[in-house]
Amino acid sequence: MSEAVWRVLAERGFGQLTLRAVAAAMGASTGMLTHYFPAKRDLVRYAHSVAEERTLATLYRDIDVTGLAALRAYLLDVLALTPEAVAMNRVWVSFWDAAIGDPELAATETARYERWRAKLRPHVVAAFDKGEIPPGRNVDDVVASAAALTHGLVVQALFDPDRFPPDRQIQLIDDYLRTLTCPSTTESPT
Amino acid sequence: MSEAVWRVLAERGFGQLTLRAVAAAMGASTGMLTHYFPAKRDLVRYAHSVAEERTLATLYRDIDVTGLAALRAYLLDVLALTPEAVAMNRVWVSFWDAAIGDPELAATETARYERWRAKLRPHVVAAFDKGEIPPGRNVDDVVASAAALTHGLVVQALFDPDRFPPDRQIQLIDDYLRTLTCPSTTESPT
DNA sequence: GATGGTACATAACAAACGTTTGGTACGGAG
DNA sequence: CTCCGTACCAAACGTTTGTTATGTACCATC
Repeated sequence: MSEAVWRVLAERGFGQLTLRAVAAAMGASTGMLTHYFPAKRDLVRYAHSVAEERTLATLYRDIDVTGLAALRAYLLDVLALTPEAVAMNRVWVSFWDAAIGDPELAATETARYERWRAKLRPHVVAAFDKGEIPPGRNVDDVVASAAALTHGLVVQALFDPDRFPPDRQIQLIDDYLRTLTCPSTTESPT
Repeated sequence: MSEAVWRVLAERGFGQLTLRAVAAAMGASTGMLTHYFPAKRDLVRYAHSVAEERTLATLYRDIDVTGLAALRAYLLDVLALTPEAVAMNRVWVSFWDAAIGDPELAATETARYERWRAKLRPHVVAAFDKGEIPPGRNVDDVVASAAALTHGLVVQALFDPDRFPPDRQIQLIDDYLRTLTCPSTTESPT
């Protein structure tokens, strides 16, 4: 079931997630689907949970580093570095569109972002504690900008994989993390 | 015509852009639309050009600053700072979804990204020349990461406007620009 | 004034969608 | 054995979609 939903999701995205497509993907009838999902909305919700589960499965692995290195590891997990990660990101971008028009889905996406930032946050805190990031910046701002840079990179990589191959995506993340390590200067040089 | 298309686009997004919706928005019939747009694809293309035109209208204003300040001004133009900018960004996010499933639209989005980065690039170059950004970093990488941070911020602001009010979005951009001004340090402090 | 192309409206079309209905198979409870 | 709820299938329904067909004003040209 979840496998069929994911296949449709990966191939056609949230906007094209249709009862018949899912039914066909699992060799069943639309009647069976309505048996489990009284309304389309329920199928969409389930599809969202499937996507989230898959995301967490690849994301919530344990990591033996701390601070900036841990932040780096988690950001890299989100990037479009493998075909599977590309499919994953395509699904989530398509979900953005669906969520924009549906307040309920929008709320779940808001919550998903909060969870993601909450997951990144302790490692940013650790980076501050270890002195990897010099004091002076707000923790939540660093978290938000790290998330922003990563997702912005994902979108660009999705539309221009040639210009944003895996190694460049990683390098751009590393460049960003390196800038975090230098002291915040309010005044400009000279 | 372009006004009606834009209204539908802003209200329902690219995925819900329908012949009848556009026809209703301009008080005409679907027959008239097919007269000008033989196929749906043509209407979508036109809608894309309408969106791009609107984007450029707000973006291609002249600026009396150079270097980092100019980069800042252009990035701020993209952010979801006003209701109009929010609508604009919602349209583009919905276009991402449409483009992911359509190679032709994907190509136009790739090109649009290239144009955006090309527009930002000279100001990054100027920032290097003025010494606002210390040497050592690749110009195109700075451009790409600036674009990434901005769009990543846009998406987060779209789904969490309370947590990302205009002043915080601006502040996050300013924080990022400030980190550009400090020398790239390969080694970590102690 | 006849002719023909442009600019629409009206209406119908097939396809795809979510949903509903009627029915079948089956397995445990009484 | 009977009964009944669960688990499905096949088919149809009404709606919405893009598309097409037919008809009609209008305006310019000859």
